[in-house]
Amino acid sequence: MEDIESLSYDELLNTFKTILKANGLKFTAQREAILKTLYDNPDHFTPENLYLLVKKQYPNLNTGITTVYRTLNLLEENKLATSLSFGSQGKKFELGNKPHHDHLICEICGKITEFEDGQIETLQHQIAKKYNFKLTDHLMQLYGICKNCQNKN
Amino acid sequence: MEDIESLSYDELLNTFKTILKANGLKFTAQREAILKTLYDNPDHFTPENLYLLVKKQYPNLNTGITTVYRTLNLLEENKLATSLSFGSQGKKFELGNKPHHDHLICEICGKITEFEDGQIETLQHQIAKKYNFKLTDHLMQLYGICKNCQNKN
DNA sequence: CTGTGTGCAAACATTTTGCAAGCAG
DNA sequence: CTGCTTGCAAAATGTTTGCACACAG
Repeated sequence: MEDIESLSYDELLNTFKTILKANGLKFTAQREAILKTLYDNPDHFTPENLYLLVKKQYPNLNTGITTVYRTLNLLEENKLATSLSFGSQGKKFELGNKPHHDHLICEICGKITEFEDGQIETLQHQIAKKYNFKLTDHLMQLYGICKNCQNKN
Repeated sequence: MEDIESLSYDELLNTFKTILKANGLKFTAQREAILKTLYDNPDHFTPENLYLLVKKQYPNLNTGITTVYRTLNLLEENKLATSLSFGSQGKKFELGNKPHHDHLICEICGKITEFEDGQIETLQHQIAKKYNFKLTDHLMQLYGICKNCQNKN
């Protein structure tokens, strides 16, 4: 499996089209709108948020939330997007066109900061090996209070 | 805040009673049944699973799933239990009477293996510092295929 | 006794599915 | 044309809340 790293929108779009074709699926205006919206906004979206934003940016497309869910699942299945689970509830998605990274999450404002750390990745592999686990993926989330929210008190 | 580490059931029960008293709450048979069931079974439970097990182990108590949810939330608020979020949906709880640890999760059988790694904890603190984050908690989950499931193929 | 706790049913929130019509290939 | 895709409404999950009765303190 090759890594998908820092793709341009065109490359991303082509990858998506290739995947669709390979699975006998169709390239539709809604699917493109969702992909483009994810690409243009580097935030992490809940399906609901993304749905609202797509509706705002493509008002004449009348996209349903059902389609947003279906498309996010499709992207995730094909490793073009990743979802994060949260403590309380819900899920947030991000495009998988960036190198692997983990997340710092502010418990007050909900802001997500991304970071990368090679040493941690190395340790994770060592741990997996120790337990005879064949590692496929991992999730690391650090919870805390971001600089901004610390200053507000 | 003092750590709650490897408590015996009696210690755990006392901690729970103290918390209840401190908040003007009452010690009930259902709350004890839920705590005991969590203690006796070192697994990670979804509220639903736990509900079924409590019903089985205390058939004459007629515990409702509502109470299981309420008690789990109560335990979590008071740091006597912790919840893990999962990729797809749902949440699993574990008693917080063990030293801090992270989780290896088998994507095939769903089995959760616990591990501890001091080096990773150290790195996490360094990262938080770098981003001016005041760390309150963290979550690390490694996904993969456990030894058992690897052998089945 | 007082007020918290309980189970039940209903309400909610989130995600998935069935269906008839629309549209990509 | 064929059959995948869509939006809608309904269903399915998972979790929370309102209420009247039960019971701990």
